Amino acid sequence: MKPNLEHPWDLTPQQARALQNKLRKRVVLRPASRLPKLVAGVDVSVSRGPWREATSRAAVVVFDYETLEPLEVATAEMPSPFPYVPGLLSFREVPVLLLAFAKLVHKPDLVLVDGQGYAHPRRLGLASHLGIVLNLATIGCAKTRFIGTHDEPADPAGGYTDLVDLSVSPSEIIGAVVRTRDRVKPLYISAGHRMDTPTAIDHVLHCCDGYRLPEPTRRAHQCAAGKTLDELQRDWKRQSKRT
DNA sequence: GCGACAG
DNA sequence: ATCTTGTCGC
Repeated sequence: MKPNLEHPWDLTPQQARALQNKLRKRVVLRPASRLPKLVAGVDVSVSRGPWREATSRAAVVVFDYETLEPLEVATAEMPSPFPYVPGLLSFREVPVLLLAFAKLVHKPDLVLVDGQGYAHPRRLGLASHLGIVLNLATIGCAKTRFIGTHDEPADPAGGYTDLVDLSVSPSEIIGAVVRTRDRVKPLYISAGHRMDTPTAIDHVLHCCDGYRLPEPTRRAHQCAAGKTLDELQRDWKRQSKRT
């Protein structure tokens, strides 16, 4: 892929928030009418230490949407461009993700992102920001709550409750809390770009294969830690046989 | 002013 | 995110 690398990244937190307020107008909350052919998972890991001395590593893994067979892995590294500031995660993670996407041969129709999408103070979490920059459909798939309140979703896997922002009037449903596995902590799902919450829930559940995290996200995490495409494909064949 | 706070 | 071993429950 060849994403637009022209985007201001060297910003103060105040400037970053202002940019989010501009970009939020571009988010499309309507999903594609047809099912995706290729789904990707992305993940970023950052080495410890002062952020100016840290290195960011990104991994993008592309799968066949139906079979979840892994087809391609792309990784990239760069100096960490931004510290971790709650609400500004995308300025820390999007730059290195763009480097990884630039190496990608396949073009996914859907991207699962580890972080919030619409469920963000300015409605522009990492998943939404990445979707805008790449012009791809994205879903925010976070392991913990950022904003919003909710009831506990019921077992079994597939159950969900609304994630509601009570700080605005009237209050607004900003995403869903989804049980992706029995008796295991739920996931916080929200629309990224070219997406809505119901469709996001369907896609996430489709991609879950017995683990809390959907397969694309799990695998991207492993690849950010060094796992290769060959190893992913061996795993897939092993399990593809058992099922 | 105080508490909360994706990764 | 990262630092880190064993351990409890399905």
